[in-house]
Amino acid sequence: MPELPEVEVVRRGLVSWVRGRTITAVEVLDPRSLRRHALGPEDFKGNLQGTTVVDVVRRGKFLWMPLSETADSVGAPSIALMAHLGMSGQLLMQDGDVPDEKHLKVRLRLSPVAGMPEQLRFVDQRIFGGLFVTGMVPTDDGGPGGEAESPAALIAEEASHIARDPLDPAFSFDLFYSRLRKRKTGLKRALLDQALVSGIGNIYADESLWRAKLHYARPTDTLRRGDAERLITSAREVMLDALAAGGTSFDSLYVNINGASGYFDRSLNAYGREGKPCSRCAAVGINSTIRREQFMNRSSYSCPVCQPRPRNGRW
DNA sequence: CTATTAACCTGTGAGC
DNA sequence: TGCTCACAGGTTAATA
Repeated sequence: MPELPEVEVVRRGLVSWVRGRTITAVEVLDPRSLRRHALGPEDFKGNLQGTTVVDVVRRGKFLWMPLSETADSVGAPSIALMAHLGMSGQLLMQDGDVPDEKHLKVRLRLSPVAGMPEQLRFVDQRIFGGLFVTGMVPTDDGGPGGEAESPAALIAEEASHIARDPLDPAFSFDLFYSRLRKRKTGLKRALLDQALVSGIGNIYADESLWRAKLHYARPTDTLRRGDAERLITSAREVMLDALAAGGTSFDSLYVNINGASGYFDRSLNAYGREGKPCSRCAAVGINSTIRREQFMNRSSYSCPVCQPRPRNGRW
């Protein structure tokens, strides 16, 4: 499932192939992938055709390409092509003679460059992801952050409602902690709320909580500052580790732009490990197995020994 | 205002 | 073999 590290893998892969190239043609094979483009496929095509990709930028799980109306990129982009991978979305660079993927939804043809694939394809099985055009708006705190910050101080409007992610150099722990303490909810719910901290999905939420030795139902208004610091540090570490491994994937649904899978799933400590020993407990001679529980209509994995539930409501 | 839930989707695999 | 059903889960609109 694409969370921050997987989207960042895609961003890094994409940027050298598309930056500076002009979108010469747009083909929409399934309009459901444009659900979030309110004005429909024809408007979508009209917006993109003839524009030039200036950069590839990310915040949390949102990825966008600021577009210039002119090939020489004069002036700040006013629109961007937004991509969200949802559950199963893929952005693939493909040569024109590669047969269409079974779930190919949108094809962009790019101005020819020697040695580079002609097409950028959006492939999506479950159609939770999608493409759409959005405006670029000023931010009050210096742009989307990350290493692909261009142009500074502008952010895609459709990504402006989510908080900065823990890998963003401008991520503010103090802001996160003060907002967390005001919530009246469980810790995992808060971690998955993109408006509080972005980029974290079900897999990295469980992994972060495991690393920080925290229970998913811990009330957010009881969390001590040190606990919250440990949690954010854990999230940062697990996502950086995943990034270094090329991302997490359990099947062919999540792939990089070349169609290859990452291998971080071998490094998971909690997620998907029901019935298997907790590695941290095992290291100190304790016999404990990872449990799976239904929580928020999805599976939550944790260690009952090192991430204990409260016994009498006291944490 | 905040918190929670339903709905959107399709392929896969378990169980009968 | 073929059917049904649970499951995977990010985001947002709707509801409490």
